[in-house]
Amino acid sequence: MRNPLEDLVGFHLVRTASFGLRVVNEAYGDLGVRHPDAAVMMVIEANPGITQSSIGRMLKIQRSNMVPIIGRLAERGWIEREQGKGKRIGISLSPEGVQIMGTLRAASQAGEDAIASRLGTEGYSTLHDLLRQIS
Amino acid sequence: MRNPLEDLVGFHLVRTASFGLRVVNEAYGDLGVRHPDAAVMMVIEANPGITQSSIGRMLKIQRSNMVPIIGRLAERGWIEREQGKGKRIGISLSPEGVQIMGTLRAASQAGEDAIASRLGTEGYSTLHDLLRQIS
DNA sequence: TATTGTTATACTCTATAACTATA
DNA sequence: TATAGTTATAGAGTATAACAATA
Repeated sequence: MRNPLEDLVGFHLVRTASFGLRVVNEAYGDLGVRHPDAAVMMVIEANPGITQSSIGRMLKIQRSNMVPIIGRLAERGWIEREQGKGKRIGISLSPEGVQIMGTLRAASQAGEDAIASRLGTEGYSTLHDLLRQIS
Repeated sequence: MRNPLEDLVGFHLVRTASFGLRVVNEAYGDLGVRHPDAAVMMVIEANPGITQSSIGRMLKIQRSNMVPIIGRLAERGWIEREQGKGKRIGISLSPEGVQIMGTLRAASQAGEDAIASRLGTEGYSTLHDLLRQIS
């Protein structure tokens, strides 16, 4: 009973990515948020006043697919929107959004820890370097 | 304009996995097949007479989600099914299926090459080793 | 009782086309 | 004309529950 895909880096990449996502998404618990929303929150935190199109470009999320994400975050009261030039809307974290970031960061860190605990700090760092050379 | 997710291995894992999948899926061209079907074909090739439940366990595809995949492969005439014990059905490649494997392997190799060309053979091998330690 | 194949269904994420508004 | 936000829609992939058939 042989799995010939074990020889392919691509196979392990998909497996490992999905493993990491599972850890992260479970770490959100009953917060009812998932990784794309959390990723958007982190980008907003680091870039107050950013537009949703810019966030999408950064995370490779289509402009149209940003709409429901931003909608959910606004509905939760985690972000604030301020009209800019043209149709531009500058997005920033609300005070509630700032509050929740600790939890979101902890969840993403749980994913990192799950990987680091299997590789050690050196292997983790090497993996980071290699992956950054690809995409 | 900073992307704080660049610091996370998990982020790069998802990016890189999706990059590899894109290369592979584009390499299928107009064959009208995609990576889960191709992965199933490779497992069948390596394990003639395997059941679809076993394939699912190997690739972490739910039993129920194997049904349409096997259905498509049978419809194309790439696999043959032989009744076994109980509800077991042994699956093997048909002559047409054997023929197509060259194309499928070339596509998956294109994904590997895309990664290897960015890392060199040593980096590629290191990445393989690291990922195998995780999942 | 455990396993296999199956149906139905829902959810998440992604992809495309087309529209409006404004610089 | 280019960009931003939006709507609608389709597709791929995944997840769960329930059922029938057979060892």
